Amino acid sequence: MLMHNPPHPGEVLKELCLEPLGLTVTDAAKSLGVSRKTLSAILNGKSGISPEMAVRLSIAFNTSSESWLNQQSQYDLWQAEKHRKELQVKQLFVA
Amino acid sequence: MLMHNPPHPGEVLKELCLEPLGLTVTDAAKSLGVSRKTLSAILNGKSGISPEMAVRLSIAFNTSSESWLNQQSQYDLWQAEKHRKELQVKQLFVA
DNA sequence: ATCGAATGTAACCTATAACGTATCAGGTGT
DNA sequence: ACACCTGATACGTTATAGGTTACATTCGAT
Repeated sequence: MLMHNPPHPGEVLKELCLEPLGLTVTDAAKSLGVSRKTLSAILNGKSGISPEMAVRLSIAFNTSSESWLNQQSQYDLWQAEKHRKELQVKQLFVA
Repeated sequence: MLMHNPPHPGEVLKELCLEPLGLTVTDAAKSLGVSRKTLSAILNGKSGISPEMAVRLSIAFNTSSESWLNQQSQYDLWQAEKHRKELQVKQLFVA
């Protein structure tokens, strides 16, 4: 089931990973092996979590890469579903 | 759990949707509202399923857009996980 | 054997997105 | 005052989804 208005994964990352550990963006970016800008953009909802970034997060925070990328998918899909009615698609199969 | 070597979503689309309905690529593309090239690229594993395409598929084949995009995520993640060991990431949290 | 349909794909274009370095302004803490 | 962190730029590169157009192949029907 599609979650209702899922949060941007960047928020989750900030609240559940960085803040509890008292990590600065600069230090977290260094540990993740990405630029400060890249991490900052994610934390502030300017860019999404790429597959590679999901793997980086899974290493740094001892989580599953799947959970990160799934969160991103849910978010992206929620945005795309907003325009469902505008898409010119003909139904090919009816149950 | 991450699936082992997940198939490209294009294969699934071809085998589970186009072939059972006897649809040509040309006709399916028209119904989906995309160019023949775009659909062909997906079916042959040359491009992935975008969030918007997932919504189109959900309309045309009466499925959930989530299932399509999740398949794509699983596939992308499987590719990204192949390079896990090459990523320069420091562990920040240990259970 | 020839015609038309279907397919894959190449070339060329656009738009978007992730990522990098470098820089600057504003805030915070020592 | 000074150092540090942050957010926001501007400037690149690279990759990818999508479009149109055009071409070569294959395959079925005439």
